[in-house]
Amino acid sequence: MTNLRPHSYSNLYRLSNHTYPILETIMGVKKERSVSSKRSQINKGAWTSEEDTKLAEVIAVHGAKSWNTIASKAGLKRCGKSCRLRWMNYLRPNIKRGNISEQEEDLILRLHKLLGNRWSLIAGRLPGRTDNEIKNYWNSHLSKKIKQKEKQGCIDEKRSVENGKEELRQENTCAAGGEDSNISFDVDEFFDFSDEKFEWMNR
DNA sequence: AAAAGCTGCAACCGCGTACGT
DNA sequence: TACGTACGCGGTTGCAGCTTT
Repeated sequence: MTNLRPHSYSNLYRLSNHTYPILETIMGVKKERSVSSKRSQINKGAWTSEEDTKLAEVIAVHGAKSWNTIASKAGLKRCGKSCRLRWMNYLRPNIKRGNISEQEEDLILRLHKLLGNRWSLIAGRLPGRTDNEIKNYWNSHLSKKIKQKEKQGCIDEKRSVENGKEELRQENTCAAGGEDSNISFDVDEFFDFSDEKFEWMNR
């Protein structure tokens, strides 16, 4: 991806995994988009660097729990839910930023095959990655890849089928959404990380 | 040059569950 | 046990920037 979007800082993350909050402050690229709700006086939209700082400070003192308390202690016009999300997906230490590696992608595919859309569980197996990040990555990259593969797979299978009945059966399988409702799955194969490409997992 | 469409990501929303009273 | 509140999760939306027409 070559986008350079100030509001998401994806490219800043790629410059450094650890310095993005500092960078955005120094560079002043963060766009202040939070809008104050007329009804509830609760801020919505993008977080400002000031809000991030306040939230991080309060969590450093009180810990990452009782989110409504944290929100009020930080003096943020945010709900606890929003604070939690911000912390979990952005401010939390040890968050790995940048591109998903091939190994990670492969692991996501395997885990998704096993667990389905259980993003938090999948994220739990990928140190430093958040469920939101994986979900987004799946929706924007992997789901398309899989659809393409399935499409290709259906075409290939069709070609190989001689019997008309069998052909019809195959079409029905593809037409049923293609999602893994009837996929046979070998758990042993899934957890077999002996392959050299998973050496990093064993480490 | 500009309008329309597309993409990727952060954030919001609604629901189910856990927990405390 | 019943109820209220907080939390966590997955689906969805909104928006900035890019690409295409």
